[in-house]
Amino acid sequence: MPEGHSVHRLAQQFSDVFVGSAVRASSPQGRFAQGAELLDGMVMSRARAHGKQLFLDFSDGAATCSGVATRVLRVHLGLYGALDFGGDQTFAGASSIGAPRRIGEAEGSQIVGTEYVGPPEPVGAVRVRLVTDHGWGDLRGPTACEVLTVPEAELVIGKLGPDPLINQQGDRERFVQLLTRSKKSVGQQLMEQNILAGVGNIYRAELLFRQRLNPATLGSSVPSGAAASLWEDAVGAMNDGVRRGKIVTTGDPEVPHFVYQRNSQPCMRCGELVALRELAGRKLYWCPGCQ
DNA sequence: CCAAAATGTCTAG
DNA sequence: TAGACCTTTTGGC
Repeated sequence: MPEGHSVHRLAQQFSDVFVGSAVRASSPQGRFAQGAELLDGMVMSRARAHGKQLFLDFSDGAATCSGVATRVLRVHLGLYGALDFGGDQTFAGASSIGAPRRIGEAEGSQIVGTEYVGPPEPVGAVRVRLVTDHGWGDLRGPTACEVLTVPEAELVIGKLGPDPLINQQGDRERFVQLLTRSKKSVGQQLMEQNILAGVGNIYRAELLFRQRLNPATLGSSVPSGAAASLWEDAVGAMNDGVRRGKIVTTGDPEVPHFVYQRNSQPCMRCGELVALRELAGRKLYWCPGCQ
Protein backbone atom coordinates (compact mmCIF):
# COMPACT_ATOMS: atom_id res chain seq x y z
CA MET A 1 0.00 0.00 0.00
CA PRO A 2 2.28 2.61 -1.30
CA GLU A 3 2.40 6.33 -1.54
CA GLY A 4 4.72 8.05 -3.97
CA HIS A 5 7.92 7.34 -2.06
CA SER A 6 7.45 3.57 -2.50
CA VAL A 7 6.89 3.88 -6.22
CA HIS A 8 9.98 6.06 -6.67
CA ARG A 9 11.98 3.43 -4.81
CA LEU A 10 10.64 0.83 -7.18
CA ALA A 11 11.64 2.93 -10.18
CA GLN A 12 15.12 3.24 -8.70
CA GLN A 13 15.27 -0.49 -8.12
CA PHE A 14 14.37 -1.18 -11.73
CA SER A 15 16.85 1.41 -12.95
CA ASP A 16 19.60 -0.21 -10.94
CA VAL A 17 19.09 -3.85 -11.77
CA PHE A 18 16.85 -4.20 -14.81
CA VAL A 19 17.56 -1.29 -17.14
CA GLY A 20 19.92 -2.35 -19.92
CA SER A 21 19.01 -6.02 -19.68
CA ALA A 22 16.84 -8.25 -21.81
CA VAL A 23 13.80 -9.23 -19.82
CA ARG A 24 11.71 -12.36 -19.86
CA ALA A 25 8.12 -11.41 -19.09
CA SER A 26 5.38 -13.79 -18.06
CA SER A 27 2.12 -13.85 -16.18
CA PRO A 28 2.06 -16.87 -13.86
CA GLN A 29 -1.44 -15.90 -12.81
CA GLY A 30 -2.55 -15.61 -16.43
CA ARG A 31 -4.42 -12.34 -16.24
CA PHE A 32 -1.63 -10.45 -17.99
CA ALA A 33 -0.64 -13.13 -20.47
CA GLN A 34 -1.20 -10.95 -23.54
CA GLY A 35 0.70 -7.99 -22.16
CA ALA A 36 3.57 -10.16 -21.02
CA GLU A 37 3.85 -11.61 -24.50
CA LEU A 38 4.23 -8.11 -25.95
CA LEU A 39 7.15 -7.37 -23.63
CA ASP A 40 8.89 -10.73 -23.49
CA GLY A 41 12.44 -10.55 -24.78
CA MET A 42 12.62 -6.77 -24.97
CA VAL A 43 15.26 -4.69 -23.22
CA MET A 44 14.20 -2.47 -20.37
CA SER A 45 15.48 0.93 -21.40
CA ARG A 46 14.18 3.21 -18.69
CA ALA A 47 12.29 3.16 -15.40
CA ARG A 48 10.60 6.11 -13.80
CA ALA A 49 7.77 7.11 -11.50
CA HIS A 50 5.34 9.98 -11.53
CA GLY A 51 3.24 10.17 -8.42
CA LYS A 52 1.98 6.69 -7.61
CA GLN A 53 2.46 5.34 -11.11
CA LEU A 54 5.41 3.38 -12.39
CA PHE A 55 6.49 3.51 -16.03
CA LEU A 56 8.86 0.90 -17.41
CA ASP A 57 10.08 1.47 -20.98
CA PHE A 58 10.99 -1.50 -23.15
CA SER A 59 12.87 -1.33 -26.42
CA ASP A 60 13.49 -3.85 -29.14
CA GLY A 61 17.21 -4.15 -28.59
CA ALA A 62 17.87 -5.58 -32.06
CA ALA A 63 16.11 -2.86 -34.04
CA THR A 64 17.72 0.28 -32.71
CA CYS A 65 18.53 1.76 -36.12
CA SER A 66 15.14 1.56 -37.75
CA GLY A 67 13.45 3.39 -34.94
CA VAL A 68 13.18 1.82 -31.56
CA ALA A 69 10.04 -0.11 -30.99
CA THR A 70 9.24 1.11 -27.54
CA ARG A 71 6.49 -0.06 -25.30
CA VAL A 72 5.71 1.22 -21.85
CA LEU A 73 4.47 -0.92 -18.99
CA ARG A 74 2.33 1.26 -16.76
CA VAL A 75 1.78 -0.04 -13.24
CA HIS A 76 -0.34 1.39 -10.45
CA LEU A 77 -0.17 -0.62 -7.24
CA GLY A 78 -3.44 0.71 -5.93
CA LEU A 79 -4.36 -0.03 -2.36
CA TYR A 80 -2.57 -3.34 -1.98
CA GLY A 81 -0.38 -4.07 -4.93
CA ALA A 82 3.19 -5.15 -4.19
CA LEU A 83 6.47 -6.09 -5.85
CA ASP A 84 8.97 -8.65 -4.64
CA PHE A 85 12.55 -8.81 -5.86
CA GLY A 86 15.24 -11.41 -5.63
CA GLY A 87 18.47 -12.29 -7.36
CA ASP A 88 22.19 -12.88 -7.19
CA GLN A 89 24.91 -10.73 -5.64
CA THR A 90 25.28 -8.55 -8.73
CA PHE A 91 21.58 -7.91 -8.65
CA ALA A 92 21.46 -7.12 -4.98
CA GLY A 93 24.73 -5.23 -4.79
CA ALA A 94 23.93 -2.94 -7.71
CA SER A 95 20.91 -1.53 -5.97
CA SER A 96 21.42 1.89 -4.48
CA ILE A 97 18.62 1.33 -2.03
CA GLY A 98 20.05 -1.73 -0.37
CA ALA A 99 19.16 -5.35 -0.76
CA PRO A 100 16.10 -6.21 -2.76
CA ARG A 101 13.15 -5.90 -0.55
CA ARG A 102 9.48 -6.11 -0.72
CA ILE A 103 7.89 -2.79 -1.46
CA GLY A 104 4.42 -2.57 -0.08
CA GLU A 105 2.87 -3.00 3.28
CA ALA A 106 5.84 -4.81 4.76
CA GLU A 107 8.39 -2.34 3.47
CA GLY A 108 11.82 -3.27 4.61
CA SER A 109 11.38 -7.00 5.05
CA GLN A 110 14.25 -8.97 3.63
CA ILE A 111 13.89 -11.66 1.04
CA VAL A 112 17.30 -11.94 -0.57
CA GLY A 113 19.03 -15.28 -0.32
CA THR A 114 22.74 -15.93 -0.50
CA GLU A 115 22.75 -18.14 -3.56
CA TYR A 116 20.72 -17.35 -6.63
CA VAL A 117 19.46 -20.35 -8.52
CA GLY A 118 16.79 -18.63 -10.57
CA PRO A 119 13.38 -17.39 -9.56
CA PRO A 120 11.35 -19.53 -7.16
CA GLU A 121 8.01 -21.08 -7.99
CA PRO A 122 5.49 -18.25 -8.05
CA VAL A 123 3.59 -17.99 -4.80
CA GLY A 124 0.04 -16.71 -4.91
CA ALA A 125 -1.39 -14.54 -7.66
CA VAL A 126 1.61 -13.18 -9.54
CA ARG A 127 0.29 -10.92 -12.29
CA VAL A 128 3.65 -10.28 -13.88
CA ARG A 129 7.05 -11.83 -13.43
CA LEU A 130 10.06 -10.05 -14.95
CA VAL A 131 13.30 -12.01 -15.09
CA THR A 132 16.85 -11.10 -16.15
CA ASP A 133 20.03 -13.17 -15.98
CA HIS A 134 20.65 -11.83 -12.49
CA GLY A 135 17.32 -11.56 -10.79
CA TRP A 136 13.58 -11.31 -10.89
CA GLY A 137 10.63 -9.17 -9.85
CA ASP A 138 7.09 -10.33 -9.09
CA LEU A 139 4.11 -8.00 -9.29
CA ARG A 140 0.87 -8.88 -7.59
CA GLY A 141 -2.43 -7.13 -6.91
CA PRO A 142 -1.98 -3.97 -9.00
CA THR A 143 -4.93 -1.74 -9.78
CA ALA A 144 -3.43 -0.97 -13.18
CA CYS A 145 -1.04 -2.97 -15.31
CA GLU A 146 -1.05 -2.32 -19.03
CA VAL A 147 1.18 -1.92 -22.06
CA LEU A 148 1.08 1.52 -23.66
CA THR A 149 2.78 3.37 -26.47
CA VAL A 150 5.07 6.25 -25.55
CA PRO A 151 2.48 8.92 -26.50
CA GLU A 152 -0.15 7.13 -24.47
CA ALA A 153 2.12 7.13 -21.44
CA GLU A 154 2.86 10.83 -21.92
CA LEU A 155 -0.85 11.51 -21.99
CA VAL A 156 -1.29 9.81 -18.61
CA ILE A 157 1.58 11.75 -17.09
CA GLY A 158 0.30 14.99 -18.54
CA LYS A 159 -2.89 14.69 -16.54
CA LEU A 160 -1.06 14.35 -13.24
CA GLY A 161 -0.21 17.22 -10.95
CA PRO A 162 3.35 18.06 -9.93
CA ASP A 163 5.22 15.37 -7.99
CA PRO A 164 7.31 16.58 -5.01
CA LEU A 165 9.74 13.71 -5.64
CA ILE A 166 10.45 15.07 -9.12
CA ASN A 167 10.30 18.73 -8.09
CA GLN A 168 11.01 20.21 -11.49
CA GLN A 169 11.48 23.87 -12.24
CA GLY A 170 8.14 25.60 -11.80
CA ASP A 171 6.43 22.75 -9.97
CA ARG A 172 6.05 24.61 -6.71
CA GLU A 173 4.32 27.53 -8.37
CA ARG A 174 2.13 25.19 -10.32
CA PHE A 175 1.04 23.49 -7.11
CA VAL A 176 0.36 26.82 -5.41
CA GLN A 177 -1.76 27.89 -8.37
CA LEU A 178 -3.75 24.67 -8.50
CA LEU A 179 -4.39 24.52 -4.76
CA THR A 180 -5.37 28.13 -4.20
CA ARG A 181 -7.57 28.51 -7.25
CA SER A 182 -10.02 25.91 -5.95
CA LYS A 183 -12.59 26.22 -3.20
CA LYS A 184 -12.26 22.57 -2.27
CA SER A 185 -10.72 22.01 1.14
CA VAL A 186 -6.98 21.59 1.34
CA GLY A 187 -7.56 18.21 3.02
CA GLN A 188 -9.48 16.97 0.02
CA GLN A 189 -7.16 18.48 -2.57
CA LEU A 190 -4.01 16.90 -1.19
CA MET A 191 -5.44 13.50 -2.13
CA GLU A 192 -6.18 14.51 -5.72
CA GLN A 193 -3.48 13.30 -8.04
CA ASN A 194 -4.10 16.06 -10.59
CA ILE A 195 -3.26 18.62 -7.88
CA LEU A 196 -0.38 16.90 -6.11
CA ALA A 197 0.92 13.58 -7.42
CA GLY A 198 2.23 10.97 -5.01
CA VAL A 199 0.65 12.09 -1.76
CA GLY A 200 -1.70 9.58 -0.10
CA ASN A 201 -3.60 9.36 3.14
CA ILE A 202 -0.58 9.25 5.45
CA TYR A 203 1.36 12.13 3.92
CA ARG A 204 -1.83 14.16 3.69
CA ALA A 205 -2.47 13.89 7.42
CA GLU A 206 1.14 14.38 8.43
CA LEU A 207 1.93 17.30 6.12
CA LEU A 208 -1.15 19.23 7.20
CA PHE A 209 -0.21 18.66 10.83
CA ARG A 210 3.38 19.77 10.31
CA GLN A 211 2.18 22.89 8.56
CA ARG A 212 -0.46 23.57 11.24
CA LEU A 213 -3.11 23.65 8.54
CA ASN A 214 -6.67 22.64 9.33
CA PRO A 215 -7.79 20.15 6.66
CA ALA A 216 -11.10 21.97 6.26
CA THR A 217 -9.40 25.20 5.15
CA LEU A 218 -10.50 26.11 1.65
CA GLY A 219 -7.78 26.03 -0.94
CA SER A 220 -8.65 29.58 -1.90
CA SER A 221 -8.14 30.62 1.73
CA VAL A 222 -4.62 29.22 1.98
CA PRO A 223 -2.08 32.06 1.62
CA SER A 224 0.28 31.39 -1.27
CA GLY A 225 3.20 31.48 1.15
CA ALA A 226 1.61 28.72 3.20
CA ALA A 227 0.92 26.71 0.04
CA ALA A 228 4.55 27.09 -0.99
CA SER A 229 5.68 25.91 2.45
CA LEU A 230 3.39 22.92 2.14
CA TRP A 231 5.05 22.02 -1.15
CA GLU A 232 8.53 22.36 0.30
CA ASP A 233 7.59 20.27 3.30
CA ALA A 234 6.23 17.58 0.96
CA VAL A 235 9.53 17.61 -0.95
CA GLY A 236 11.50 17.13 2.25
CA ALA A 237 9.23 14.59 3.91
CA MET A 238 8.78 12.43 0.83
CA ASN A 239 12.46 12.38 -0.03
CA ASP A 240 13.08 11.24 3.51
CA GLY A 241 10.50 8.51 2.88
CA VAL A 242 12.41 7.40 -0.22
CA ARG A 243 15.64 7.19 1.79
CA ARG A 244 14.12 5.29 4.69
CA GLY A 245 11.79 3.09 2.67
CA LYS A 246 8.99 4.02 5.04
CA ILE A 247 7.09 7.04 6.22
CA VAL A 248 8.49 8.58 9.38
CA THR A 249 7.35 12.17 9.68
CA THR A 250 8.18 12.67 13.37
CA GLY A 251 11.84 11.77 13.07
CA ASP A 252 11.24 8.93 15.54
CA PRO A 253 10.82 5.47 13.98
CA GLU A 254 9.23 4.28 17.22
CA VAL A 255 6.36 6.74 16.85
CA PRO A 256 6.41 7.42 13.12
CA HIS A 257 3.30 9.59 12.77
CA PHE A 258 1.96 12.70 14.49
CA VAL A 259 -1.72 12.10 13.74
CA TYR A 260 -2.17 9.25 11.25
CA GLN A 261 -3.93 6.41 13.09
CA ARG A 262 -3.51 8.27 16.37
CA ASN A 263 -7.16 9.22 16.78
CA SER A 264 -8.28 9.65 20.42
CA GLN A 265 -4.67 9.90 21.56
CA PRO A 266 -3.17 13.15 22.87
CA CYS A 267 -1.60 15.40 20.25
CA MET A 268 2.18 15.30 20.51
CA ARG A 269 2.28 19.08 20.11
CA CYS A 270 -0.63 20.46 22.15
CA GLY A 271 -2.20 17.57 24.08
CA GLU A 272 -5.65 17.82 22.50
CA LEU A 273 -7.09 14.50 21.37
CA VAL A 274 -6.43 13.66 17.73
CA ALA A 275 -9.66 13.60 15.72
CA LEU A 276 -10.86 11.26 13.00
CA ARG A 277 -13.57 11.60 10.40
CA GLU A 278 -14.39 10.23 7.01
CA LEU A 279 -13.81 12.52 4.05
CA ALA A 280 -14.67 11.39 0.53
CA GLY A 281 -14.51 7.78 1.66
CA ARG A 282 -11.08 8.04 3.28
CA LYS A 283 -10.11 8.46 6.91
CA LEU A 284 -8.90 11.90 7.78
CA TYR A 285 -6.83 12.43 10.93
CA TRP A 286 -5.99 15.84 12.41
CA CYS A 287 -5.55 17.72 15.66
CA PRO A 288 -8.39 20.17 16.30
CA GLY A 289 -6.24 21.88 18.92
CA CYS A 290 -3.31 23.14 16.90
CA GLN A 291 -4.23 22.81 13.24
C1' DC B 1 -11.27 -20.62 9.61
C1' DC B 2 -13.35 -16.38 8.06
C1' DA B 3 -14.00 -11.45 8.17
C1' DA B 4 -12.04 -7.15 8.05
C1' DA B 5 -8.68 -3.87 6.94
C1' DA B 6 -5.04 -1.72 4.16
C1' DT B 7 -0.61 3.95 2.38
C1' DG B 8 -6.21 3.72 -4.06
C1' DT B 9 -9.07 4.82 -7.95
C1' DC B 10 -12.85 4.13 -10.87
C1' DT B 11 -17.87 4.03 -12.11
C1' DA B 12 -22.79 4.37 -11.77
C1' DG B 13 -26.64 6.62 -9.91
C1' DT C 1 -21.85 8.71 -2.20
C1' DA C 2 -21.97 3.78 -2.58
C1' DG C 3 -20.10 -0.02 -4.62
C1' DA C 4 -16.69 -2.50 -7.25
C1' DC C 5 -12.19 -4.16 -7.84
C1' DC C 6 -7.28 -6.01 -7.22
C1' DT C 7 -4.75 -9.48 -3.02
C1' DT C 8 -2.47 -10.35 1.32
C1' DT C 9 -2.18 -10.05 6.13
C1' DT C 10 -4.08 -9.75 10.64
C1' DG C 11 -7.13 -10.54 14.36
C1' DG C 12 -10.97 -12.69 16.40
C1' DC C 13 -13.54 -16.88 17.08
